[in-house]
Amino acid sequence: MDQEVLPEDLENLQIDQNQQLSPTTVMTEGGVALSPSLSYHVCPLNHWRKEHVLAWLWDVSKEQNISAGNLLSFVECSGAQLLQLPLDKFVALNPHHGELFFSRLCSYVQYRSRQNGYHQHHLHLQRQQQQQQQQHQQEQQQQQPQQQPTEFVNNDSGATYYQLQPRSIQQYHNTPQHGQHHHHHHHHYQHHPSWAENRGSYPTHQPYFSEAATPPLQPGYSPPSPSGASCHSPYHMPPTPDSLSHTQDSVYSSVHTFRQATFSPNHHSFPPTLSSFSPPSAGSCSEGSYSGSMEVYTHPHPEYKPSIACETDSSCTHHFQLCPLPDISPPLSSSAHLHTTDDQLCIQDGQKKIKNRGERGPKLWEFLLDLLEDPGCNPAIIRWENEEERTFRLTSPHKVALRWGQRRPKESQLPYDYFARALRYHYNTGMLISVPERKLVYKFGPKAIPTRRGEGVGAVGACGGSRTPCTSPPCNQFDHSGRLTFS
DNA sequence: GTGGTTTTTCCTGTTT
DNA sequence: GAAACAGGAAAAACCA
Repeated sequence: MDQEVLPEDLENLQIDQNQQLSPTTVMTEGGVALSPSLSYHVCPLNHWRKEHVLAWLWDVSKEQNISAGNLLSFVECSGAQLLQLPLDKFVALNPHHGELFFSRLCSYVQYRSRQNGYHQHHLHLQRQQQQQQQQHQQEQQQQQPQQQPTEFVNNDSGATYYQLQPRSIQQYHNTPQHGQHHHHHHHHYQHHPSWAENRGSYPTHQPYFSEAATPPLQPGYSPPSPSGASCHSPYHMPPTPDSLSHTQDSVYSSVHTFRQATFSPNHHSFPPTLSSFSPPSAGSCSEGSYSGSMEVYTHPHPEYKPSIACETDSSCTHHFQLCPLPDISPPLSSSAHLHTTDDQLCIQDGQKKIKNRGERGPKLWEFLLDLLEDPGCNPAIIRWENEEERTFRLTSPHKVALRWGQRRPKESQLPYDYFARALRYHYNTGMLISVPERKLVYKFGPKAIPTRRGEGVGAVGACGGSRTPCTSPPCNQFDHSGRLTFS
């Protein structure tokens, strides 16, 4: 597919801090002002106006090097309308990029959903605490009339941007489709449902999000709290072959399936690594096109430290912040799931000490798998060269090494040389295999993935070791810069 | 304390 | 010449 480049005038659009249309706003042929400054990411999707939709489309277009002219087909769509569109309508509106926009919207809705999921759980915990407090008060005020449980009021400025339908996650697990997976929740990669699997498990045409349940826009509407933000940016997430194989599903149904995968009580969908979170209105920090990305610390592993994803790019401004890890099966890696509550980090006199570590932490090859699972890292710093063959490429080897080095409590950075030596060490262990004559390309050995998945060594064939079923050959690929292209 | 495993550090040499 | 690769050796870290 030919990659069209954004017109220079669009690339140079300036973002207005006041979230107003900048002087460089472009008027489309449809007479709609197109500006990247619109803060669609703080507005419920089904409250998106046409301008929000276009701003989102603009961002996707910019990231994918798609001509801004392709946005015009969506000019008359509001957010609510967009959410109702099935894939074929997207394709009908834009034969060339409809599929991509659909996939991106799915990812974005999932991202927003994930934010909401954490928030919901946070509310649940608060309710529990409140109930415990009330119970305690009742015990103290034995003779006083029993108080009615007060409705929990959400004063959290983190805001629930759109409400889920009242069908709880637990209800999903009570359905026959999901009961069969109950025994596999302890391991991230044992139960990592692909989109295809999800599509088979959920009603595909029942909107998961209800417009009626969406709270009205509040005057004090606040942008997402960085601390509560999901640590995955959907804008780093290339559409998978499965995601692109949607034929009838609307964005609703995709999200419907996604939430189960993400918020299963024991499902760990987050990698242990630091993930880049880029506000949707910006491009990938790794591309140097954006200032203001933030790193969100998603991993409870005590040795992880805030990452510097763009350490070589001085144009990137970083705001490091630790995620308040939700108590709901915190985003653990397959290795980190063994960490118990005893696995606490003690900070004394400014020095970090590990207390009762249950294990050593993720192995190097696990770390690599986690990075490959992380849309914030794949393909920014690492990507699959051939997932079926389990070969991967370090697209930014020094950044990968840096991240690996951040697990150690040392000030000095880990040079790629040392990191590569550690990789080569795993040639002997069978976890990694050398790929001769291909620089920066490595291959997971026969032990790596099945061991991680608990499937037993040797149980993996060309597809068996992959965490995503390879039901079809990849329909997307990446160009030299790691950018997704369609064949 | 010991031994095994894994990672880090440093090094030399080779290949691309 | 630079970067990456390969691998030896030793030390360190961690755990059972």
